[in-house]
Amino acid sequence: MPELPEVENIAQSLRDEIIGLKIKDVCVRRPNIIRGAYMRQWRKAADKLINRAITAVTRRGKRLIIFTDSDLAILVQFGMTGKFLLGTNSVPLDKHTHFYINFMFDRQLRLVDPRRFGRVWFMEHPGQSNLDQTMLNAGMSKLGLEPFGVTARQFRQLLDSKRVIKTILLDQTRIAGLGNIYVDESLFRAGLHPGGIAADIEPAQAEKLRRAVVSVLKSAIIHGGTTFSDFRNAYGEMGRFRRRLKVYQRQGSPCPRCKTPIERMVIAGRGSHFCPECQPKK
DNA sequence: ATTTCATCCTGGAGGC
DNA sequence: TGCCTCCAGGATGAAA
Repeated sequence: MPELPEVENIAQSLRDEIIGLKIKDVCVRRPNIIRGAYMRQWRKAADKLINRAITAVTRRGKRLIIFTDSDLAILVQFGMTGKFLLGTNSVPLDKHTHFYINFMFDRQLRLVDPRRFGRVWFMEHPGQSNLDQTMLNAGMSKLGLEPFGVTARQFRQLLDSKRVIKTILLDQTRIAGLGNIYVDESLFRAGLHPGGIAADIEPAQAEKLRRAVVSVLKSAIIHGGTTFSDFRNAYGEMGRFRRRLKVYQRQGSPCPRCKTPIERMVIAGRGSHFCPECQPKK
């Protein structure tokens, strides 16, 4: 499930591999993954992209944006199981490849996504790698704060709510990039129960949580993200952060801090993992 | 306006 | 062994 660290890793590897490459063809094998203005006319977008070159690859929240020297950018949301794989066009396509770009030198970038929650947008963009304008023009939900730039004050405002803390951290329109794994890990590091009410969190605890979010994400980026089953970077490699997880999917195992067995329960509609001792209910 | 809820999907796990 | 059912998980759009 690509969250911010996984998407950042994908972006970094794509930057090394496809910037400057000229597009030979773009093909959508499952049209219903396309959203936005080109939803029912992806071929039109493809025609605009042919013979254009990749100029930049960026990330915003969990979204990946590939800029070109045409007026179209390609925006990808990976959903649960989506991944980009780099290779050559001589390898046969499997049934889960729903979209691919052929480059010069027979290089090929494939979107492989068994569960098909991933989505692709072709979007007009006014300038090279102009993120804000791109987002404004897009027919898609607006994204919240980028975690690394959040100030202590902004974060406290984020928590000024009667909603469950986990719900807020997962809400992409408030803060963009966190998914189930990194929310659970951040809450553990901050010593907060995932089911607590956000507004009840003391300012000092809120600041601890903000720092936990940043450090968990940064650490996960450095370690190549987390692979449970599906995630791979563009080279097909697994993330190395899994063994550094302290609570996620570790129910029954001893808490790394106090040895109490980690518990799992459904909070905010998601499987939630926490130490009942280090993360007390109130 | 804000928040909750069903829906989309398939591979893998577990039951029998 | 094999068939069946159940379920995770993120984002969306409808409903409350």
